Amino acid sequence: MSASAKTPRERYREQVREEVKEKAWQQIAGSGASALSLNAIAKQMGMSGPALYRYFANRDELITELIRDAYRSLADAFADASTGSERAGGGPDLATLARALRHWALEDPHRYFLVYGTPVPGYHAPQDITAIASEMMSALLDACAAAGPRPDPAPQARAFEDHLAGHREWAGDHPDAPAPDLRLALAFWSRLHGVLSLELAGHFTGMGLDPDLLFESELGSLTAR
Amino acid sequence: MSASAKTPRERYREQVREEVKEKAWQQIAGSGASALSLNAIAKQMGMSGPALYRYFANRDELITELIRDAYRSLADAFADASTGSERAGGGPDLATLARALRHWALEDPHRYFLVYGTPVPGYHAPQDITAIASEMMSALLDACAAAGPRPDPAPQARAFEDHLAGHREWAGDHPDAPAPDLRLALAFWSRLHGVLSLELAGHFTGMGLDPDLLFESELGSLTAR
DNA sequence: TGTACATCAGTGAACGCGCGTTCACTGATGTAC
DNA sequence: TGTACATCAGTGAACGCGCGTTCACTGATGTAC
Repeated sequence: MSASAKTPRERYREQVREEVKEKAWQQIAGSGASALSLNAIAKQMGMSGPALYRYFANRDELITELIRDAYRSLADAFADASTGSERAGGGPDLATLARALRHWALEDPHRYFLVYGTPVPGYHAPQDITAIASEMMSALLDACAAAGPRPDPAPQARAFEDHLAGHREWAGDHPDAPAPDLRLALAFWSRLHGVLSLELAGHFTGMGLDPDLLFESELGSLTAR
Repeated sequence: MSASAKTPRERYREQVREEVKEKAWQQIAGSGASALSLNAIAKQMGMSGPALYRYFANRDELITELIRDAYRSLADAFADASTGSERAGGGPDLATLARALRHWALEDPHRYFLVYGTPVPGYHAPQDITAIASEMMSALLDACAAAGPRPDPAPQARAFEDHLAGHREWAGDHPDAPAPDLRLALAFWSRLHGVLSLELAGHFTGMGLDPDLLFESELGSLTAR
């Protein structure tokens, strides 16, 4: 038996932890992250409240775990889209990444908001979460490098690129990325999150327009034709 | 004495209501909207909890009022920027509106999130709030009409404009706005909210870049040079 | 101007609730010889 | 294979807390004659 094999008890622990998180997501879907209650989860699982303290040190640890999982799932979706769209010689496809982001967001809006919505007061992301974030940024920068021509940058965009040329620490494992790629990556994030956050928060409901087409339109604005 | 003159009692009521809202904002700034507590506000004002029920029917009514005030202040900021930037013959200036939006958001991030952040579960905006929203949209469409040339639209943008041509109910008092103006207005909202929401949620902290320049860059992307 | 009454702000006690968390304990599961 | 012990999941009672909200009441302010 290898040292890393799991005992039945370990397996059981993991199953219960997973079930707790599952119920937690259901609860978040129903009434938001701020209403998350350990006691309510326990009741839903047919257990007493204190039992959960065998699995999570406290409420905060559970929330941190949920955020970590959310980030992880987005990073995985990104990685899948990335490898799935890599053409011979070229990098991953920007549009494929964009649609993966949108799909991930629509799949579970509350999960989206847990990561990109109103910050939980007093909460600070642990280090490994920022590591996942830069993993995604890395895939995005690959796609930007492989992207086709772009619209001519406005003067303000040029100014921003000059600034980025000197502030590129965040590019992590792409220290030599050209400034236009850096700017494209940031425009990708901010334009797509702009559409998504307005859409998911319901600011387009009742307006009778198709957010899908707005998303594609904004995606199209990133690259020249 | 005219019928609409205020009695001292009415005046006093309004003062207290204002003070309640003031303390409410302070509390939101400290620990988020979900932690808003009538009892805590009362204590902070040196009153007992039940006293507040003279001024607000319940907690929900207070929150609704806060959201309404937030919308109102943004609409006012927009209107000011609009009239302040109207050139002879032309309409209001898009960049001025954009910077007014940014200024309003940075002035009080929690107020921004109350309006544009993660939706409060179970909350539905009353009619008069959507009226304020279309008031802002109207000013924005004026500015779009007056805006200079735009970048050539990508094919997806053209497709979206075709769609908008047939879905323009939301344009309210601008029923004849050209489709490119409609699209510009939506791109304005979504691009600028994209930068702002990421910035205010802290997703740029630690990256060492200047969000101001990103904002200007995105603003520049809306119009051609 | 003075008195009688109505209005209304604010209090304190109370209700019922759910929360996170600790603690001493029971009983089942796994481990060592 | 059987027994003795250690580990660990889960319980129920309890603590202290703060919440929204209702209610009967006091006391001050305004109104009508």
